[in-house]
Amino acid sequence: MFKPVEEQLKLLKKGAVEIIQEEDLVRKLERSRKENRPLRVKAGFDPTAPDIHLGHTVLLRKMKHFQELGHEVIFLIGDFTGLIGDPSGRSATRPAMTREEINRNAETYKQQVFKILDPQKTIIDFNSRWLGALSSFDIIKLTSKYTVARILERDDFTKRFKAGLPISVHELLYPLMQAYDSVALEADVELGGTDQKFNLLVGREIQREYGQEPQVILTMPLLEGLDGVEKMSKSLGNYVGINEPPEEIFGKLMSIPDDLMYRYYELLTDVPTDQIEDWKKQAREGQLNPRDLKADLARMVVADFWGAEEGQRAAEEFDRIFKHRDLPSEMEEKMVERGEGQTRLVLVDLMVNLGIVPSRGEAKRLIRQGGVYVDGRRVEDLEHELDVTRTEQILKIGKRKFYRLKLSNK
RNA sequence: GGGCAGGUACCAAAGUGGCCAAAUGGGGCGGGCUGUAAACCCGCUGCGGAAACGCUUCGGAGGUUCGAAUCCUUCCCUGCCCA
Repeated sequence: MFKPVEEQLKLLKKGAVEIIQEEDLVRKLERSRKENRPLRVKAGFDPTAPDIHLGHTVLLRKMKHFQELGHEVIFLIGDFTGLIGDPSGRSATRPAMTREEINRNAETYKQQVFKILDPQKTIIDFNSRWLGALSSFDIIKLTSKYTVARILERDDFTKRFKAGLPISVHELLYPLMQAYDSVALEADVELGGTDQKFNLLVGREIQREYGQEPQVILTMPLLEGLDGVEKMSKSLGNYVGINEPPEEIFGKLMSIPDDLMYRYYELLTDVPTDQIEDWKKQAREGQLNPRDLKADLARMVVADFWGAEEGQRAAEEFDRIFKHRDLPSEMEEKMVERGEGQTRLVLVDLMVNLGIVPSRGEAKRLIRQGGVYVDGRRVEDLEHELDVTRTEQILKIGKRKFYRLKLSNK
């Protein structure tokens, strides 16, 4: 029923930064196979980010790997811990969330993660289920299992402590709470980003304290954003949201630096590492065109969220617009109503009125720079007027923005 | 509670009476090139104006001055140090 351990391990290790301890994982896998019992794999999510982007999918994909191998994957929503606010990677105390916010976010989460995970095989749980049920006594018992000095070892706590910044007592409890999740779930494996390493390790210790076999921890890298430098995050604007339309996802991926695509291949697709290395080599030697490699990547990613057909369509659309400089198959339509007796339609005014540009200055700037086209012809004149006898004209701004202008008389 | 340092355009950051619509970098946008919304090169990046120029902007509100991002008063906010 379960695949050979070797084979499982290969898939599980793909893209992973660290496995602590790999021997433990091997042992657990062997036992699971012998007893025909799936491993319980846990990954926790903060209910703060209602919008999932490709960065999150690195972890989700790893969860999927476990699912594909027949293991039991628990998608744990940290609703209780969300009330505390995880200080990981933060230099300041994070504001706690309200119950309603958390519930709303949890719902959004569910809708999105099933684009990757198998809904039939995924167990969704909320840690308020057990954390909310702990008595003060239970909490004291839990906190007695770990020392202040050890908690303070955590990098961000250390920094804040040294800098004299405030650390609230409840923040110190966060790693313990998360660790207790593993106890409650009897997790065999816990997945997380590299920034979660400390919390995951505490899980091992606490499980031991509660007489359980410690979980194996597997950390995944934090995906670089489109700029290839900062980690992908919504606030930095260098992200690709999984709910974005196919063409948008495709285009954004085509805009990543060529070097970054191999990393994306590694973390966002199931292409085997050897294959990726091979392509990389071929591209370097000029046998493969990096552009095509990148387009394949983009198509695969779109296919993950929208299906293979959409992936193909997005690719063709991209070629149409940027390779062949053709019009996209679909364009945003803008209705232009000509008032009674109005004989002139000045383009600059029109662009502002339609909300295409924020100001006349911007519109003129675009024209001056040669970035405005009407029906494929570059507009040279700042006072350019639309031909009022034609009911439909195509307005192109820059390389990417197209509008179908529908003229009508009032 | 006391002391100190700050708050400038999307972000970072210079500017400390006129030469400031405000250097520089990043970001964004446009063009060129290209197999790419890669890389690279050039340009633009408050509003109005064809332009000359005018108007609004440097935490808020007042004031001094012919003239204020720059000086004064006051208020708000942020950070650090001491208690």
